[in-house]
Amino acid sequence: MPELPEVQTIVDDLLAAGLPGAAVTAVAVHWPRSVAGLNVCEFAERLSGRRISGIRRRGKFIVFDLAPDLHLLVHLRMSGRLLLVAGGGELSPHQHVIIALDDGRELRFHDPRKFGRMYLVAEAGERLGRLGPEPLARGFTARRLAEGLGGRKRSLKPLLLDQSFIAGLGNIYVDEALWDARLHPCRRSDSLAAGEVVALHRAIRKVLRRGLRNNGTSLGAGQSNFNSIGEKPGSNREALRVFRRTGLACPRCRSPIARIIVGQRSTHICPRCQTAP
DNA sequence: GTCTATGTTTGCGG
DNA sequence: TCCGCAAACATAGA
Repeated sequence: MPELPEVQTIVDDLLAAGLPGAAVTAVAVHWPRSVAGLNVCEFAERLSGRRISGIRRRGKFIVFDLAPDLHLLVHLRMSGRLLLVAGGGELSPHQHVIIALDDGRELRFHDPRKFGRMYLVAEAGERLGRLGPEPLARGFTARRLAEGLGGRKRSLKPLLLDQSFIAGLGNIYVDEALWDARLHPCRRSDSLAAGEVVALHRAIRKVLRRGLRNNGTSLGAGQSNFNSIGEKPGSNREALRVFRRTGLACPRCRSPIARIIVGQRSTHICPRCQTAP
């Protein structure tokens, strides 16, 4: 579900809620597979007593630093949410992991589809090392993107969704970026002219920054829809140009937006602005 | 009942 | 090795 802007919104909200500094007092796991690599007891034992020293994002992972040498990584996948609530409240059906804190609050992992995962690692690089560059980092230049694209022979869309190529993009922001750069999702990565790479680089950063400004994209009111902590929705849906706008007018040329399937994923394009290779 | 879904991983065949 | 494709995970909503 959540991509870079949604995950960053959650991280920002956790920071604003004053979570760093709190210590874990108790852990309950109601769906063991939400915890990867460890059994429930090991997970609870290793987490209990640890203090949260920092919270950050890497790709689509939320990283809780538990000083000095432990990290809780949370990947929300399709339907995961984090909730920060007053302790002792009743447990609703999809809340699979409850982390009680010494300030009286509870961090709860809510995940109807159960695809999300929590990882507890000593070395953050164990999980994060395979991720590609952060698209909003200073070091992510058009030149670096050009080198990456040129070294591969894949279709643009599946390549941009590949987290080892670039970290944090998902179906929404890839469709939006390709539309903005006027590139068809099936274009081969090594076929782009220099100007097209610059346009793509600019488009990726533009759509992500806009998503961030709008606190992420919330698509509906359902249980698996994105909401930040405290059920707070984002407003970026209004800013989407093509994603889930099949049949509506392209904001640039007024042609109807089309929905096609690329790399097994639903894909939205303007057939006139984004011509097939 | 049918179709779709903001994600990732694995296994297969070219 | 690289690439594309299908399936698996599990559930809700239209």
